[in-house]
Amino acid sequence: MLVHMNDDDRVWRIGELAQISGLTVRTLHHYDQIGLLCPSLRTGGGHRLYAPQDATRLYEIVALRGLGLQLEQIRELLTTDVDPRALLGEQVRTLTVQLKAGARLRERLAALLAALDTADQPTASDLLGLVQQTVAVERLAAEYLSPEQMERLGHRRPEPGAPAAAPVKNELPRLYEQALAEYDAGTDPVDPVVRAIAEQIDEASAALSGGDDQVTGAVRRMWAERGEEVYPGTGIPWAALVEYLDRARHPNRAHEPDRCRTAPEDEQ
Amino acid sequence: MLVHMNDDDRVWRIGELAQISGLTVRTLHHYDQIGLLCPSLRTGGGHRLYAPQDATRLYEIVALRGLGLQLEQIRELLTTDVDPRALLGEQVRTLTVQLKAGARLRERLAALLAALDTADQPTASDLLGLVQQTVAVERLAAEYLSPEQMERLGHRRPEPGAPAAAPVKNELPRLYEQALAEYDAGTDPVDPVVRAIAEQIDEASAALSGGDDQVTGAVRRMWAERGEEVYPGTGIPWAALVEYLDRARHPNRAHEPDRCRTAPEDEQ
DNA sequence: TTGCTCCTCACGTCACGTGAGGTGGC
DNA sequence: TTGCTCCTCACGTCACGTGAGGTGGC
Repeated sequence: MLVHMNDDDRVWRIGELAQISGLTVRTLHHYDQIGLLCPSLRTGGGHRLYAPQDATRLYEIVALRGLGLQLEQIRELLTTDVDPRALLGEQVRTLTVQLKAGARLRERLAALLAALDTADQPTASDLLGLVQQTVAVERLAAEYLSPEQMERLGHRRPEPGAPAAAPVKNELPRLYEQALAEYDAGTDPVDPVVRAIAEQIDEASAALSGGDDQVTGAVRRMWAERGEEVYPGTGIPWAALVEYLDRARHPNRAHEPDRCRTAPEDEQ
Repeated sequence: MLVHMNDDDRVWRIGELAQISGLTVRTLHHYDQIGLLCPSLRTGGGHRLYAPQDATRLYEIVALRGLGLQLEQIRELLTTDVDPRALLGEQVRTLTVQLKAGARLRERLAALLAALDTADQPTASDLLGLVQQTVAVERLAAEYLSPEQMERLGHRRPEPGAPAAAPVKNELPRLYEQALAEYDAGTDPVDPVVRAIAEQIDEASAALSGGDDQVTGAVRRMWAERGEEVYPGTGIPWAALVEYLDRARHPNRAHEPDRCRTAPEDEQ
């Protein structure tokens, strides 16, 4: 007996449905197992048969999965009548938080990579030293700068001409080492060599601080007063070094160590 | 007998170390279990005792974990002498891919949310319809536009004045519905009402296409020729509707349906 | 009858969270 | 001695991947 078969009678075996949907058989097994998509039919031998409405539901599931929803959320959306706006809104919020964290992390990684490039054959302990330094500097900077200033330091726009992806390579450690060498050698601060170093330090600082004098000043005080915390045990005479560089910049000025701050007050 | 205890002899019980490191006891158990951080000592009763070098290693682990490294990668970095640049470089690449995908997803979600807001009490099937429409339009647009044009459509900069976070609300479906109503009612295309609709459609299209005439033209052809694929079964006479709107824009021009394309050729 | 597809367990993933049931240390 | 801390299993998470061992269907 020949029966008319229209499209509504069409069924698919699990392998066929997997093929046309681009999923794996295991995935369809899984959806059956958790009750998300149970085929309407089975053969006598227990083989799954998917009817058209099953295929439709599968495509809905795939579409919603493409929005980053969890299978449990998809099930709810397809069975109860929750407001999809609530779900998507929550999804956007979660995603936004993740994206921000990811972007920050990528910046840190890029900065570390650039700093590692100054070493010839960087090791894990070079990396660890840099991470520790970064953490120490950030903690200290948070004491000396307002949250807004921190924000500006972190989200500095690249110069129009500069390649956007390449992070600013931090030259400051190398420059401070050069300055220390001159200081130890007893070179006069008005010596052109020292003045050149001071100038380069100012340029690098300005690049980092976005040219904000408030920030530059606060950062200088930070190094003078608490540089030891960032490089503990190195015995670098930070206060003297900063003053030495100040003398290189302004040969005629009196140089009292200034102790007043424009940054937020200490809290203990 | 009093023994001199210097810092090198200091040991911590697991709870103490957890407290000062901000981790949980379970986490330290886990690190011990997988051999990432095994305490140097145990009491007679089997309680873990962490020596200073253990604490140091823990802080290294925490620092590296903060870079998004997996525990297995951290172990390698701390035990073998792999180049940290390779690891961080790979990390940056992975992260970049994820961030791109995440940003695209967030845009899609935001666009869907905005479109859902046009409905009063949107349901899951409203959402599914929109998703299906979006997919259909994107597939079709990929046929009519070059990859560069697609890119520009996707990464359009917001207007200087507009709020950056809010996605452009797509007005086009509503406008086309109005146009269809006038068309069905037999309104003359030179009627000011129809001309106003056509103008608004042009403005909305320009906003979407970034004012690129090539893109606007390709998109118009797309709707005229294949609009049916995006709204299957609605019976909207797309070709006639697009021509009707063209007559509203240019009352004096002859209007042959044009079939030439500037977009990439079809492939079958 | 021979392949090929399908079936049902069941373990593994990653970094822990969360008990359960029992013992050590001040 | 009483709490508190610590111990060792062991299951659960999320969405499947990857076999193992066996049977159905053209």
